[in-house]
Amino acid sequence: MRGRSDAPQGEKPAPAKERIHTAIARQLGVLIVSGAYKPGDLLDNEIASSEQLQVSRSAYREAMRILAAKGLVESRPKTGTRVSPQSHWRLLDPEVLAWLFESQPSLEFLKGLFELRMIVEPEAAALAASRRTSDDVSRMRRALQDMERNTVATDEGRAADREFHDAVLDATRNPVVISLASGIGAAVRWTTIYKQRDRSLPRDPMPEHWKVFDAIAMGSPDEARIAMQALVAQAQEDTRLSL
Amino acid sequence: MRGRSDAPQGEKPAPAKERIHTAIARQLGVLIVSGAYKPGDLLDNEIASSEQLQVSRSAYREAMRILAAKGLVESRPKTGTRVSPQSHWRLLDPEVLAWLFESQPSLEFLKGLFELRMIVEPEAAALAASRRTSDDVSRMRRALQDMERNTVATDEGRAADREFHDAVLDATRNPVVISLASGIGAAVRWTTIYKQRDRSLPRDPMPEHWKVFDAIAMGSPDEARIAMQALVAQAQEDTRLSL
DNA sequence: ACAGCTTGTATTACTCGGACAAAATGAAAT
DNA sequence: ATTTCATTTTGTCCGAGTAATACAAGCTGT
Repeated sequence: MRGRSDAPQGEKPAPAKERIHTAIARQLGVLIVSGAYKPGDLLDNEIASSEQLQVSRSAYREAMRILAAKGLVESRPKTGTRVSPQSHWRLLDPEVLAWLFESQPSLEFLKGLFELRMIVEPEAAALAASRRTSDDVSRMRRALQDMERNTVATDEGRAADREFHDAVLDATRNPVVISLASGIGAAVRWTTIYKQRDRSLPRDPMPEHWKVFDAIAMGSPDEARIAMQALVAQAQEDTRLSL
Repeated sequence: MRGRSDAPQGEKPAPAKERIHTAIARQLGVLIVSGAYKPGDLLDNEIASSEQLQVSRSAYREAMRILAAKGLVESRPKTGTRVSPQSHWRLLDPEVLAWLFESQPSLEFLKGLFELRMIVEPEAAALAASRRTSDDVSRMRRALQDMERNTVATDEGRAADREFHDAVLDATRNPVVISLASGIGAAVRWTTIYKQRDRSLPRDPMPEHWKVFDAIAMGSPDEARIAMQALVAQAQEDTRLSL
């Protein structure tokens, strides 16, 4: 190790062009989670695959390490690289989630995703209500105001939406719950876009959001839980309608 | 792609020796999650690091891809590779979890882990109670019988314990919840070992397990939820006492 | 003199190609 | 049935060159 940053806290300055290993991982990742490659399927060997994809073996191997780290494939000498059973996939990993949404995800999966949000987020809101600091409250208020000003029809509005959900999870002060934020955030992002697709923007999501905010700000776990249940239920319903 | 396996369903034949990239990822992963390397810290460049670790640059780079895939580090040209903020870590990834438990995890983290189990598993049990098939029930019964026969003092008993929890999550028929099984299973494994460490094995966990089983077998979601709450609470309490 | 833009330079990860080693399967020989 | 051996595949290593980017220096217009 060489250095230690002194709390840079700055913004991420650059979008950064996609690297080859990332691109290969994404391409194959999409093929796997979309079902084009099925669990148990054997991939071509490294030489053949890297030639087909027009990349070096090193880049292809790094892509394999990424997919393996996310539980999508498993490699062994002589046997080759096989697609792992779905139960091994890290479905809440933000990148896996992004790959899933890159090709219409199955209804079964969408249902499952909302079912988990319905389990986790209300309890998270309840925890947040009992542990939030005034900083948390300010952050949530700011997020909702941004969301209100821009509406969820804009990128800024959707970012504010995610920021609100992140702030709630952060306020739980539970590192494990917080680590789910990136996954849940991705889910929020994609399903919001879905809802937006068919023009008839459904209901105004702001009232439900403010109810959650009020309950958390007031420090009422039970009310926060109920309000968040209503919020997720509405999102679920709107997403269901747009399909 | 080349072939498609015909449902091999066989056991995993080999333990497989740890590869170098895996070993490096684990070593650095442990250093990161244990706090030896802190978020924002800059790692040495690839050349220096791979030389210090006595491995090739390729192997080191593949290790970096693994760590990056799990959200532990982020690499960019010119800037180098830095440890990511904790909120980016995939804390429920089974490997990350294993790395955490390789060096005494913080109390804060253990609390968070049980808090999440307390949120997810009772609801999962409730879902399982309303969706389980007779096959699920048989599987759970077999697991509990194995657990009873071997006790949690043995590896076989602990494996049966995990098998039971897996069976419950599988019975939810929710792919996202099921994908949490490997993480929760790892948590069950490690905390069970923890409890075992101090000789005085605390309470007999079987009665609570059978209550969960009965409720699920009977198809009573509410009872299953409550029984699972009690089960996790007991595990939490026993773990707390042994620390 | 100064703010803003452009250019240059050095550092770093990224990509490539080729070679050999090690693991594991399945067949052959005992 | 057991052991031996050959083959396939991933694993590991090395060395070279490319591309992205932070930072400093220079330029430009006011």
